[in-house]
Amino acid sequence: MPDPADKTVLRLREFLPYRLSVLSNTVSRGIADLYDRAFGLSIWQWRVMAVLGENAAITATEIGQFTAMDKVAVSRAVASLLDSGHIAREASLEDGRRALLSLTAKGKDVYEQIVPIALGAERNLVSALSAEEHAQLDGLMEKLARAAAPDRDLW
Amino acid sequence: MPDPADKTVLRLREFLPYRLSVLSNTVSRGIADLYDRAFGLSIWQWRVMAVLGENAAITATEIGQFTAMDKVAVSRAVASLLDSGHIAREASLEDGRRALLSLTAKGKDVYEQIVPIALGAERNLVSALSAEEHAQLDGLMEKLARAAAPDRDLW
DNA sequence: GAAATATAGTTACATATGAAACTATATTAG
DNA sequence: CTAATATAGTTTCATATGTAACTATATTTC
Repeated sequence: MPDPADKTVLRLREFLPYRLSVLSNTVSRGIADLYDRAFGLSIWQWRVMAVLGENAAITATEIGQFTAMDKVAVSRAVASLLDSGHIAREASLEDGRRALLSLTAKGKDVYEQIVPIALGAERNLVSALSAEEHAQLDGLMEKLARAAAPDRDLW
Repeated sequence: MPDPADKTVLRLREFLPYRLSVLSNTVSRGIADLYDRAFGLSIWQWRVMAVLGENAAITATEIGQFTAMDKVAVSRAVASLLDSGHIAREASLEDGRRALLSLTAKGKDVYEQIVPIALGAERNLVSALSAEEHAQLDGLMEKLARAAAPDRDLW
C-alpha cells in the first residue's frame, strides 16, 4: 500500500498548508462578518477586547503576546478602541513607557454581548464533530502548533 | 463532568477559530518564506503555478476556482508570472474573452524544484503526527470545511 | 439582428498591513 | 552621573488587498 509520506506529486487540494489556509480564511471571514455587522468591530479590535475581557489592566505588549498580533496591529486596534470608547488607558506609575488598558463599561457591555455570539459560531463549526472528534481535533491542533512554531512554548 | 458544548466563558487560546487562524498563519508564513527566498514567488503566484502544474491550459477563472482565490488576485498573480516568464498565455479560439494559461519551460523547471520543497514542508509539519493521527486530521478538516462552507460542495 | 444581459478579465481607488524609523522612558555600564 | 543600550508604543512609508467600476467579447431575448 502507498505511504502518503512518500508523495512526490503535489495536489493543491490535498496539501495540508493550503487546506488549513482556506479553512481558516473561510471561518475567520464568517466570524469577522458577525462582529462587524453587530458592532462594527474588526477581528483585531475584537481580539484585543477578548483578551481584556479575560485579563484586566494589561499592557499593549502583553496583548500582543496573548493575541499573536504584532505591536503595530495592537497599537492601531487600541487607538481605535480608545476612540470608540470601548477601552480606557491609564499610565503606569512604575514605568512611564507602559500604559495599562482595560474595558470601559461600554466595552464590557459589548464584550458580554459578543461572547455568546462567538461561542455560538464555534459551536456551529464543531457541531459537525462528535465529542470524541472534537477532543481529537484539540490534540491534533496542539501538536501541529508545536511543530509549526517549536520556539513558542508559551502555549 | 462539564460538557465543552456548554461553555459560557470565552478563552481566546481555546477558541477554535482563533487557534485555526494562528496555526494557519504560522504555517503559511513559514512556507511563503521558503518560496520567496528560493524563487522570489509570493504564495499567490505559487498557487497559480501549482494549479498549472497539475492542469495544463486552463483559464484564469478556473484557476480561481481551484485555488480559492478571487479573480483580482488571480489576475495580478497571472500578470506578474507572465512578466517573469513563468507562464504563457494563449487566446482561446472559441471564446475571445478567455485566455488559456500554462507553464513555460522556465515555469516547469521552477515548479519541479518547488514541489519537493513544498512536500518537505508538509512532511515536516505532519511528522509530529502518527499515520493514524494524520488520517484523522484529514477527516476532521474535511468535516470542518463542510461545516464552514456548506455551499461549496465542489470539494 | 439589434438591444439587453451575462461572462472573462483588468484597472482604479480606497483601505489594510508590515517593516523600519522614530519618540519617550528605563536600565545598564563605566 | 553620564553615555550607551534596551524597551514600550506610535508614526511613516511602501506594498498588498478587496470592492467596485470598467472593457471587451458572448449569449439571450424579442
